[in-house]
Amino acid sequence: MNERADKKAARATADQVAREANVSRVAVSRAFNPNASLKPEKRDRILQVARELNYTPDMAARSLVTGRSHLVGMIVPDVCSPWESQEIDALTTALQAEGFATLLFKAKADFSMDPRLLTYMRGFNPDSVIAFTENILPDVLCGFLDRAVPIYVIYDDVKQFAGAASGTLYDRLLVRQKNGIEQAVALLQGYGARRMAYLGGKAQSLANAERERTLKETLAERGMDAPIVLAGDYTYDTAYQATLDLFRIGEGADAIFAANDVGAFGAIDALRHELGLSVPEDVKVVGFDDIPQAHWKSYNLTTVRIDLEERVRALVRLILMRLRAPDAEPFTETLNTRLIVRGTVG
Amino acid sequence: MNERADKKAARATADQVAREANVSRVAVSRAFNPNASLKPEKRDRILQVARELNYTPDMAARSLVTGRSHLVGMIVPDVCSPWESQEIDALTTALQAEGFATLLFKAKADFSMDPRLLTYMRGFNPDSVIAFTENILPDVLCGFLDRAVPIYVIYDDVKQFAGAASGTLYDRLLVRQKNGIEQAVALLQGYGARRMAYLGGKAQSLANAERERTLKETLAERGMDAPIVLAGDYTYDTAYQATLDLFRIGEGADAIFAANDVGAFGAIDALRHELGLSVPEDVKVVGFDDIPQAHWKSYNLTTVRIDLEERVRALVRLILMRLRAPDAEPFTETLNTRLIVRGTVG
DNA sequence: TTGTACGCGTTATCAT
DNA sequence: ATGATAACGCGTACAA
Repeated sequence: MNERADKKAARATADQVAREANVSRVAVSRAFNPNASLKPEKRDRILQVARELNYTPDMAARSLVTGRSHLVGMIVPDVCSPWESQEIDALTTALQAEGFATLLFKAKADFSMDPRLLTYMRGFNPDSVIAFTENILPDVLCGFLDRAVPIYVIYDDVKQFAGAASGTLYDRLLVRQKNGIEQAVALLQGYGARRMAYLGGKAQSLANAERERTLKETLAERGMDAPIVLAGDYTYDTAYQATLDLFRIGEGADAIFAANDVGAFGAIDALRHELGLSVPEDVKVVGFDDIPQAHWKSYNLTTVRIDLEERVRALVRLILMRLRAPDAEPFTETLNTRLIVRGTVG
Repeated sequence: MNERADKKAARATADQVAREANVSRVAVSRAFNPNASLKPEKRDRILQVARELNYTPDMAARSLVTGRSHLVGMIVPDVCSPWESQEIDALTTALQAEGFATLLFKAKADFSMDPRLLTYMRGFNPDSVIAFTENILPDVLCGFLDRAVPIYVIYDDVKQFAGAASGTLYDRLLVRQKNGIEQAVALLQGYGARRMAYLGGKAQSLANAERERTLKETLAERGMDAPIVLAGDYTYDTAYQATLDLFRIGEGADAIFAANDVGAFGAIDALRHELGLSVPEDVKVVGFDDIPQAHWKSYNLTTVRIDLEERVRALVRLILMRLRAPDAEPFTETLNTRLIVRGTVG
């Protein structure tokens, strides 16, 4: 047991490094802080000794005195969803490169979050928080934040969170869904679609509400009938069943616009494998997100793309800008969408 | 600006709560520590004041003195993979319930990890670390850990990491892949498969190596020919191409055993949509993992299941046991696999 | 460029 | 059950 304890690298403190290198403890601190002034040769010696002693500055102690945790909180309702897992992946990679670690919290399935959990998160003092969960309003979230300014994704109609107290500070990623939706509708119209169904996402989801609203608006502008709206929740199974119901109980449709790609997959499978209909000949299908699975041959989905790389860059920019200017007015980054044409419309 | 600053909930310290509640700072600390002794009435008053002042104990300060960060590090090569995102999701949920937050780190695609990143992680002083990345050996990882004892997933042949210094302490989750693989082979054999191909995962992956080894062993035991081995990397696209090559350049096969479900999807799509072959009539396909997509109608995949819930429970058990007994001998939890029969063999 | 002294917010120790 | 005091490991103002 002792044998193992010996082998285990003991944590060295700055004091030990200082003693070993014959310098003051402050010098050690400076050696690890690039902008501090220190004779280069001395710094090198210190870093050398630090390596030998297996020393790493303690983030907790550092955080205590600097007020910066180097932690970015992410509140996620469902890590498994392909879109979110992609985003978490890319964001974590990007933040890692900037010296931040990702602190992951899971919200409940209905997009709400236990106040106890928020309180808990607060204790970690994250430098920034990204809420993938859309029904914790900024005011509420800010009540659980100290220095962190949260980032919210908003959509074409900028008035979202209008109910929020005006004094609440949060930064915004504006996603212009209109572009992509308009292109999709034009394509569907061009291929003769007349009776369209909208296969919704989670009712509480703002993204979903805005997609539905924008779709209706676009159809109206182009002189088309309002869509049949099917309740959904972004899952394959619900989409599958809703599609069956649409054709068995309802009057069917000649095009389905799904709130997300996974829902579109459910619709396609229901059409092809249970209703005996062809896609795109009998029914055209469009998705939203352009997740990697969208190009899989079984689906080959025509879909509205949100550019992930661009999105992540924008989020990282927001975080860095805010940390540099904690009291600045709200920042906004904008993101476009566009249609990716594959094989489910035509 | 001041207006906003006022609205922003200022962080209260234990001292402020103590003053407001007319108690000592120590009492406040005790009020938040359930096993500390404190007159209930007094505790209630303190908690009440704390709520009014929006006070939350600072984890960094707490961690500094207790030596426990309440952070669990997860080193992941690819958050997007359906299996891993599922596992991260479930694990985060379970750990949250136990009072731990998830600290996510992304390893490189080749399953290796930058020493700088490991050093960085070390600074956060995680209470435990789960390495989904299989080619950082325990010795190496432990060199970057202080109190945390890492958890490794090992497979049927327990001799893995034999090269690791024997003194290194790490806990093990033993996954018995043999059961599921044996059932799959029996089913394939029963349906007349004779020439089998193994569609591999990442070459560096231990899970993959062991799946291949166990498959070969099982085929030999049952008097069947050794499988044709196709190089893969767990992705759809590579699996798709490898399957095309197998039938166009190679001699084909009457059954494909894929190292993971996503690879099986790629194989199925190549067979059906490009080679004009039927699954399961012409070629039978088996996957591994049983991710949610496996039951989608387009695939309806017969696959070897690893029970996620059970797996997560085992991991959480390992973490808690180790924290309770930091110096105990290595712990091992065991997990079985079993075949889920759907429509791609028959 | 370097070192001294202090403080960050909390819990552990040891009194009472 | 409660309170005073000393840590925990680090960064930073200030003086040299």
